[in-house]
Amino acid sequence: MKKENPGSFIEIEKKWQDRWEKEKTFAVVDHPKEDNKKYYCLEMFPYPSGKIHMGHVRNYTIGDAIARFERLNGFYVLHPIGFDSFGLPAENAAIKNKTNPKKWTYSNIESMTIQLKSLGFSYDWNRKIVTSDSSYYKWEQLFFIEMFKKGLAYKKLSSVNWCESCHTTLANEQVENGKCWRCEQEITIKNMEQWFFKITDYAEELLSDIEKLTGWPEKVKTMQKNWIGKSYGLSLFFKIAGETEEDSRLEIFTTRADTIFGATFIALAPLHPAVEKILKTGEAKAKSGKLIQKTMTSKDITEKEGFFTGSYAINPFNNKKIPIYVANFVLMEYGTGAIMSVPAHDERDYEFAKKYNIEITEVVKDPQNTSGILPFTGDGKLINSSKFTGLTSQEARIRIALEAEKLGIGKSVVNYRLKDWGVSRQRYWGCPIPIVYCEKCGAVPLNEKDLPLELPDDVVFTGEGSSPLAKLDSFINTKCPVCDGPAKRETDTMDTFVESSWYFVRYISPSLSSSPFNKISASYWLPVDQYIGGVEHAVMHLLYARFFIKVLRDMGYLNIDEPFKNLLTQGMVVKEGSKMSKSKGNIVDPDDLIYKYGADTIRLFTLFAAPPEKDLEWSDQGVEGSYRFINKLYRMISSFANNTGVPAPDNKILTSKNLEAANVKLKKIVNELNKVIQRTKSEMEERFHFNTVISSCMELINHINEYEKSGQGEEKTGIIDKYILKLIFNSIVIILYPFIPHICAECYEILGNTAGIEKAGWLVEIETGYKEETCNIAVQVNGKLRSQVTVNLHDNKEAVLRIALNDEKVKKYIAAESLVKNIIYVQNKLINIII
RNA sequence: GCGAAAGUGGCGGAAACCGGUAUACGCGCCGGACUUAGAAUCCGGUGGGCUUGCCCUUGGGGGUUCGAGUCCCCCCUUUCGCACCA
Repeated sequence: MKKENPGSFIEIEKKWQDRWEKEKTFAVVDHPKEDNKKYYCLEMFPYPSGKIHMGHVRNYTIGDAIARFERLNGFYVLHPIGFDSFGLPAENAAIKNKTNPKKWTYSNIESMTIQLKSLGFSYDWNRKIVTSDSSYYKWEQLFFIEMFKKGLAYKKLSSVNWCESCHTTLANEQVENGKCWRCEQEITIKNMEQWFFKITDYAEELLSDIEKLTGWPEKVKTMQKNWIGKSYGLSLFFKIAGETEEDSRLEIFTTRADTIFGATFIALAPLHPAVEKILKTGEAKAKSGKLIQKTMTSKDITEKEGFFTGSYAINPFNNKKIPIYVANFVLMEYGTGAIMSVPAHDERDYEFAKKYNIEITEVVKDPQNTSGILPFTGDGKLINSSKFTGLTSQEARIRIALEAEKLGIGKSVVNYRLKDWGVSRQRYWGCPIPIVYCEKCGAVPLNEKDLPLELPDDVVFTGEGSSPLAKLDSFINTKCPVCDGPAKRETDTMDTFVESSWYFVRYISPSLSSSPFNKISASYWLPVDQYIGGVEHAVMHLLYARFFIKVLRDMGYLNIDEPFKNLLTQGMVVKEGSKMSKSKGNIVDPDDLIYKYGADTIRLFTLFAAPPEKDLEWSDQGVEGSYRFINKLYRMISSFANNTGVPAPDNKILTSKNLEAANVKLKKIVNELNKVIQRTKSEMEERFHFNTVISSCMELINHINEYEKSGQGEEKTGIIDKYILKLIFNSIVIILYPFIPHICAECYEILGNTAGIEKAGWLVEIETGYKEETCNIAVQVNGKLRSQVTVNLHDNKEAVLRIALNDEKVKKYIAAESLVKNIIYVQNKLINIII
């Protein structure tokens, strides 16, 4: 399979890569003149796992195509790259191979940098950032301290998600279907002291600002809306029978206040703090212990389960005594961890009530449907509801809430599903949290002058017990920044999603040492104009980054509300229908392909085989096809350039007089080219369907080939024809440059251009003065396509009918003109003859 | 279960705008040229079916229309997201 000539393009690609690097073609300055139209093109930076994979190649090829295209269009383009280099794999590799995470990470960065460079991406490499450098995380520590001072970073004891295989806690966003997002280990619950970011303070803004994200896919916006999960409801207090103290009341949350008269039991989450107090029997206590155990060890509820506590609550609206149950389907982390259960009008309550033989009272009737099948969960008219009987559900919710507020037994509330972001990780390879614990002063932040708090190097990795930092006395023991007394450092490190929440701001001032970034430069470059990455970050990274930018804004660093104006989520790269993975053995290594075909071929195939938002089916033969095309392009242009002495394209030669004498076939191709130029602009700026642009260029090349093969390409051709052909080649090369930059730069040079293609500018259409006189129209008889005829563009209905009736194929179906009953004629398209 | 998106040749995938010639481009396949031979390259063909000039074809079935990928009704499948969020 290996090409005997290892990539005939390798030298060409190297030549251009070296030139771009030497001339700093893609470098931009931090703060350019204001009159430059800016464009910030950003791709999600990689974790330095060792080698880049096809997913990266796809992501970065898309970004590079956009960046290069926008440069051609005169934009001043910031296109940076870096490494999200804190994280678990480094530490796990260290444990396994007995090396140091730092060494592992930085050698990976080195090899991945070489790989990325060999693909010819137009990054401003001067801006490379590495998040595990203390020059980067120093600022993150500063932000943490400022957030701490504002109460946006706080520590509390709570039950948190624990991944036993990663040996650390996880944020809610990082738990998928009860499993760890990284390793798919089942999550258990632990009670631990943890640091949190108060993202809930921003819940409302994060939700309402989604409206501003007009350049985001609907899908991602919906996922974020659902994640934030705003709901309006009523918080209501139920007294416990026999208890008189105010604080022994149970607070429940419901969105269905209209069903209050149908509440036949109260259900508490197994971990609800009141459970212990109200358990009446030994049997109940035993059951409770078991259920808590189950809840702690798995988030996956397969069957509804619960038990009666022995206690009763009083429905404040009808003073009815109803039993209090503990039920596994009630979640402690949502609402108040306690609900009023209305089995007649809620599926979950119904299922539970049936299982435990609890009373079911119907209080809402469906006016459309009298079948009376329960549970009925829609809105309807109230029955059996005292003075609220007869109201619609909607009215009743308002009236009942007002009544509850009047009686002081409840209030209207807005509830969010979003919880505060747990950022503590019990691992070593992350950004140290800049807090010390002093016996006298409590939790105290470090002084800014003591930053960065460096991650120590002299650690031992055993993979056993707690984090290596927690065992390192030289790190732990320190002095209190306030009283200078003995103090101990926080040993948790930060979630690595904190680094990725603001890296794109640091790219703006990557080496500034006096502050995290220059504010004036940031206000010039931000927001990011186009962000490209995988959809798997729809709620994690993309929500955290939105939050972090709002926090930085409120702390006075930034003046934007949203970081990413436009978002493109690319699909996966799959092979034989499934995701590439080691276990499936269907991995394609970019290095092998670069060796065999060159970077341009991989780039071309990646963009050509599918539009970016869809999954891309990898095909080795498809890659061969792309390679063939690039060869063909190169061959045609080289041989054309070799036997012509035509000057480089210059519009002055294209006078209308000169054009008049030119070959018609060529003029047709130019007309076609004009259409492609037009279409390309909208495809590149709106839909990013690069595949269609590429196929248009293939068609153009095919047509040029036909033209040359038809014998008109050689000696007979006049100089003006050669000139036009040169112009067409030149244009095609510019259109394709964002996708396959090396070969296009080379061809552009071969065509006699002295300035680099990067500075070529976008194309203008060339008026040929040639218009088609005739067109093909379809002839239908009784709605069925029977033939095609050629007519003049301005022919009227009668003329077209005459031509059509004269057509041999049509004659077979229409014996005589007198049979024609009706004619439907669509100008320049179709004639339908009804007989 | 709920929500969203999507179903087009042997395959990856276009376009079809207000209903008006479906299947561009690439892959694969078939045939040919070059070659001692192969690879590469080039040229030609290629939606399916059969009775070879006719029928069928945009997931399936109905409907509206001179005409349906497109509009209406019903159904199926796949992918993704959320899954006890009260």
